[in-house]
Amino acid sequence: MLLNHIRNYYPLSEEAQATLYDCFEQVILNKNDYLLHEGKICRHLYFLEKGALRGYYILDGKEITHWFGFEQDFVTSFHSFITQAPAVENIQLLEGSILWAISKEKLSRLFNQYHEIERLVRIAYEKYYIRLEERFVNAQFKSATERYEGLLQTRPYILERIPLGHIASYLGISQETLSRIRSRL
Amino acid sequence: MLLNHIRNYYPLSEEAQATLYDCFEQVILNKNDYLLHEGKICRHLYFLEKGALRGYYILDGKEITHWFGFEQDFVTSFHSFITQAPAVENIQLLEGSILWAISKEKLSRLFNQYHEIERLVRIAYEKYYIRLEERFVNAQFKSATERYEGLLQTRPYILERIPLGHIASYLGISQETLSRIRSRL
DNA sequence: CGTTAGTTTGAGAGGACTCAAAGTCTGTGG
DNA sequence: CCACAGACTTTGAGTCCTCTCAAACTAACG
Repeated sequence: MLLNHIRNYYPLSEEAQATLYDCFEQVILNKNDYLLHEGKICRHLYFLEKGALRGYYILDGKEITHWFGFEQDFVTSFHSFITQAPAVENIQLLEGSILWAISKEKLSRLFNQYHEIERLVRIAYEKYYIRLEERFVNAQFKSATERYEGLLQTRPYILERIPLGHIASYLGISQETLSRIRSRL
Repeated sequence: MLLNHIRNYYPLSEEAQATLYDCFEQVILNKNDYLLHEGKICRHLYFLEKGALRGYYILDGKEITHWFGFEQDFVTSFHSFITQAPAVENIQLLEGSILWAISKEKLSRLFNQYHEIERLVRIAYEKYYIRLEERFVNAQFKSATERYEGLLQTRPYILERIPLGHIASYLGISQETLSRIRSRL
């Protein structure tokens, strides 16, 4: 599952794959559990095998969902994981999920041991960077309706799995507006 | 200059530094020249030693500036450079500038030769990723006035060097609105 | 079957947009 | 050294999108 997915980024040697695999630990969590609370330092990177979760933070007393994670995603609080500063966001399970966790220390050790693993991660970063760039452009330069239509096209399954309120804040729209957009289409 | 800046990310061995340095070529361009035209494939990564430039694309017949580059920035059309697909953006000089260019092929060769250089780039990606994430949050969840105030605080020098119209579209605001925001403050 | 989470509908307010026009600045040529 | 063209910025008027607050539905679950 994990190793399979990793091949999409960069093919590793058998040895590196085996060592990498050994560094991950399975984590099973229930709906509404938390992977991370704001204020805590995020020390792990997770691979989401099955399930769904979201990252959100509190702004003016309201929960703002700013990303979702689904099957085959790598998830973490990037800012906190990279800088080892306290997280500003919470990561909450939206469904019962199976995850695989690796600590930052173990990952660093893998980088030292295997150039190819660092390459894999470098390439993964490139892809994640491009994704984020697209989302940024959407946020800044498209209307609420366009953003919703974009989501419909690229990840329609989100709409079936996630409550409207979360989707609205993910798109940067109020729940009421999103409801009206939907009724218009 | 370049080598000096690179130390902020990750310290390289003397040998790696020398080899890296040899791979860069100086490029000097004038105001209003283009580093990249949309539709072309971006084959180089640039380090901006002195000057200023912007990335913009055309939307509904209007120029949308979506980033600026200044001294000490690495610049390229990331999407095009990473995927080697035609660029959707133009990169235009806003001032006469001194740049250092490295081709994608040379960079790949450096990655193979020196694990430490790939590490450097991996770390650079992390920093750029975090920066972009912040900008995304600003775009999605802050008002025009808040975005302008944020820019005032973090990079006030932009305001002196860049025409208002470019700044407005960078912030995702119309020029007229930005002008009104300024007069209110 | 009642309670709670989630969604829709309504009304009014406000921010930001567009189009249009008037200023302001700056550099170049006479 | 001045005048003017072109680039840039501000101001005005009217419109529309999205927001907020409130209330009514609807669905799901124990």
